[in-house]
Amino acid sequence: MSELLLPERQALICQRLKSQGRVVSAELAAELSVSEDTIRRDLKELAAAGLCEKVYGGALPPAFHPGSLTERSRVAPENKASLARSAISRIEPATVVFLDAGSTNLALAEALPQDFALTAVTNAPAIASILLEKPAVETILLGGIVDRAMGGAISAKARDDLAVIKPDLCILGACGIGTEGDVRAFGYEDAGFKRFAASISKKTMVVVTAAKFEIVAPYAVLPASAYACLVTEQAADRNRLRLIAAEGCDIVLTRD
Amino acid sequence: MSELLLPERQALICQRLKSQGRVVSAELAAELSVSEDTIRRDLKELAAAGLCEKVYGGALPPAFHPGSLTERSRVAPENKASLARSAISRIEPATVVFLDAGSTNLALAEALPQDFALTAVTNAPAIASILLEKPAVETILLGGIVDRAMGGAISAKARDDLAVIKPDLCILGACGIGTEGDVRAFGYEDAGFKRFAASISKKTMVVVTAAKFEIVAPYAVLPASAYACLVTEQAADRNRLRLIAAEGCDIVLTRD
DNA sequence: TCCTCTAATGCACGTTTATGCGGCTTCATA
DNA sequence: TATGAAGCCGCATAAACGTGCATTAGAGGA
Repeated sequence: MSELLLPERQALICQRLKSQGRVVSAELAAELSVSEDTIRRDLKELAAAGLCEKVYGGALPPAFHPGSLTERSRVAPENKASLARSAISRIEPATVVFLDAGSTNLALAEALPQDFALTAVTNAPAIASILLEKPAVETILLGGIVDRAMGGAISAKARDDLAVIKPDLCILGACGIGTEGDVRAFGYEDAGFKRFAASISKKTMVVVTAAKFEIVAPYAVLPASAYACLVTEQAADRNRLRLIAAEGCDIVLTRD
Repeated sequence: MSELLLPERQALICQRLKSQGRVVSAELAAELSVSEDTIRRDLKELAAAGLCEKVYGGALPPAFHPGSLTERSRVAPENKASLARSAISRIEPATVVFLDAGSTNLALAEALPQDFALTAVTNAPAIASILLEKPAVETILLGGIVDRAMGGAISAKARDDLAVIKPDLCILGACGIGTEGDVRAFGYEDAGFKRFAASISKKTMVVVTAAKFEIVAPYAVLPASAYACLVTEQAADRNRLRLIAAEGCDIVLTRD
């Protein structure tokens, strides 16, 4: 490899940080045939610019702090990440997917591999801004007044925007799961929006933590018969799952 | 190889920049059998014209370090925060404000006091998701395909969404400021969108760091006469500021 | 034709920058 | 707490940079 100009080298380091999630000074030094001091200097500069975070032996991508839904997403992040991985395994690449506002879908967006090709439609700014970091994802935003509690646009405007699209898959978060496996929501408007999104999509997938089975939410969104796939955790109530499966719904449980 | 005339040589350098993504002074000098000084002079001229970016040892194509919006928001954050505070002091509370996609506007959103009442219209998901944390702000999102480089929606859809609103104030970020104080952008579409936003707003404010005065961006957005207020730093070029002030533009400098 | 003027180039100079190395300190881990 | 690895600081050096000046080539006018 020919010698790299300084900014090229630093760009390469940034790129590797993004793709591999970490860099080791010694490896980079050997690979780029420069001294470790030089790499350390690079990392120092990048860190000063906020583009990485130095650690002993190398560097990591900068800490994530966009704020917003992230408060809710701090609740059981481990569970949600593993849930997200399971859900992603059921997504056909290169399809059009609607991502509802919600912390599980936020985790899903975060967990998307860098090379996962997708057209993502969302009404949640926090989800959109994470999707922008995924090079293979085309992001379409639904406009309108943004509901603060929901973290997404659920107005008539958003519905109109969505009406011209027919997603292959609608991924819904649920505020709670009813006794008959029905998806329920806390907000009336929100419930209506979710129902509409599901109705125009070819297929609907519901992703929820086990805890959602214990929560009673007032507004009905969808009966168990109306969604094709439920992704949840091992800890979820088995009786309820049987009930849902009996409606012809595909149940996916996280491995761990 | 026959001797090349100056414009031919510079054209060749540009071409090589495009095809190879980089040039090294020493290599070019040897190849074209001219001295390195000559090559350096060429690169200096090209850089002044915004056709390349000089680095130690050679040059790279322009706009080499755009990065995503969240990445850009990490460079010089304290400057941007102080800039944001100055800009906020010029915003009338309880008005309708359009916030363009850009890292300075992201900082502005972050710096908004919790009790600052505002209706904010934005095309950038990252900005919207920060605004959701501000209880006194009503957020309206513009939809459409989101441009990854820009970090915001700039499609015809976003323009249509914006067309039904008449903001009291349009706050623009600039990719660069031209020699006559004109706002310039890196993207053609983006420039058009910014121009449209300014044209339908009652008043336009431009917020830029001092560094933007040194950057040459290809597409014109607005001449100095078309915006009412420029917020920038003490370090900005005074001659240029005088020129802009002469157009009847209000200049606001950061305190620190 | 000859002269002058200007722009382009190359060269010599001092200055700045990037890099590597040695010595010493700090850190992680067993 | 002991130990090897990583980090930091200062220095040395070579390469790249910028500037001023001399040389050259070509254009245009007398």
